[in-house]
Amino acid sequence: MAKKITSRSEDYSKWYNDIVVDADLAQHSDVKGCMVIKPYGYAIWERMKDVLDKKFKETGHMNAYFPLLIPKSYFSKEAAHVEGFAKECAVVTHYRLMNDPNGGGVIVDPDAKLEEELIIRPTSETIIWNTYRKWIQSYRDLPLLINQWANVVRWEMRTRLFLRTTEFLWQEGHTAHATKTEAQEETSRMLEVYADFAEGWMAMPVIKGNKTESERFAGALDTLCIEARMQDGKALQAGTSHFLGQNFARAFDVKFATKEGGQELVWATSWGVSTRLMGALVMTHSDDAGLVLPPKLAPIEVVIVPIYKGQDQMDEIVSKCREIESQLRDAGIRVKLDADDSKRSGWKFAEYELKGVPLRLAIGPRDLEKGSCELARRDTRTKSFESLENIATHVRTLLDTIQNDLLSTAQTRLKENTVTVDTWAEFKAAIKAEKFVMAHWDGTSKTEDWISQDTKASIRCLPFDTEITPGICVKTGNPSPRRVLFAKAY
RNA sequence: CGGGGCGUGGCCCAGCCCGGUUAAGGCGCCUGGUUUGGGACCAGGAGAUCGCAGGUUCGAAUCCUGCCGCCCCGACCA
Repeated sequence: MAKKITSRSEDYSKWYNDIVVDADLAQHSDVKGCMVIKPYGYAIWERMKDVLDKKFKETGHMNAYFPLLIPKSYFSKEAAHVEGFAKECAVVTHYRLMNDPNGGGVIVDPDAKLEEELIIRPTSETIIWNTYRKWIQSYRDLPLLINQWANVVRWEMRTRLFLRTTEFLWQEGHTAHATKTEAQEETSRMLEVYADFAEGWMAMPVIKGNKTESERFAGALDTLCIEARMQDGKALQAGTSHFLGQNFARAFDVKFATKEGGQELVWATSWGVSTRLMGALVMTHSDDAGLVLPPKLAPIEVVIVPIYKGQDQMDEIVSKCREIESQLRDAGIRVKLDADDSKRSGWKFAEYELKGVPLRLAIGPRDLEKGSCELARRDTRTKSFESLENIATHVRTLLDTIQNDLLSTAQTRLKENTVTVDTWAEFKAAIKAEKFVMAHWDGTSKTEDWISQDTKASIRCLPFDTEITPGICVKTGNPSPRRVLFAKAY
């Protein structure tokens, strides 16, 4: 029977869950707030990782790995940082279990209490900076450009598959520099890497900008972000890059000898993206028939489905399909031939649509006769017939077209749903209509809070790529140096 | 932490109010056959300590008490 996905208009949130589960990306685990990323979902994450990892290497970074467990005392060293994370840390207090003497199974051994409790990392700044102190002696050791792929745990009250889970996978870059300027440049450089990735691979347009003070990372002097707009109109922070100043260097006493022989504190950055990008990907392109994946990240770019009656025809058509499969594979296309005889073609069509495979190539007896095939695009759900001559070239071109079309569709949607307003009434109406809203703001946290309590919308960022002209605050009427981006957010 | 929902073969779930054969159905799985251009059909088959622990009763999936777990909606956050 058909797997029926809830439509977006009926219940957006259910639609999202249906896609994640039915497209085989992930499922809830038995542990509250934690998910199992299934092979198909993980394959997409691996694509993301591969591309990003390459970009990190190209910008001079190397990977390393730091411990999952962090001594509790490290957290107290940077005041703002503790403040930000204390509320959501899982704590390890014991190191041994024992059989319950009363027969109740296994219990924590009360004699195995840790002298110093350990925190499961919610992020690794503290342990990394504690390590960097030992690594950095001289200006010759700088810049230190390290990235780590890891899991982290943040004890959130409410979770959603990929968007916010108790444990998630991510990458965290941590760099140390001799000068403020260099560190700031690094912060911007990595934000550009993220923006490139979002647009170039995920086909997801993003707005780059600075966070306001209240939305800043705990311990940062400046947080840059990319914000994307989901189909329900909510903003999703897809990546962040932080300029940490000398806060962590000071907290962990990381100094270097300058050329002139002095001792100075190093300048720091950190930046990260997480499996949350999976959620962003789903909510950017997918439709009521299921997942839609951009070719560049799709584990399978093309699925070949043979159509036949009887064993003889099957043999003939499947062997033709194998030929095409190897042609496509030789052209560097990720292709899967599904010759499973126990599933009918109609079942396969539906299945691969649900799973977001960008292109389906079907060959039946009529095609074989004509030397053609049927190509069906997942994004537009349109079909065309192509000659089997130069099929790899056709397919390559079509995949590129799909990739570009997904981006431009998303760009158009973003543009059409971003509005500029000048009055409070317009502002409220626009937010209610789930728009991205460019409006003047007087720059105070007080007004920011006030607006967000009133409308549920927050300042997503102070966008870079926009004209900076003064005006008056949409809420208070006080002078405003520039417009900022408001939206409801995930 | 508040409000709601749910827990029954691998999955979706009926049954519970009003206790009483062998716990129903669909999907999936296995065997055989017919099929195959948009989620096929027929026949046969396997698979369940009804979330856990007590209690009431001749008898509990069903009633009572306690516990556990998950999901959804809100307050906090990537």
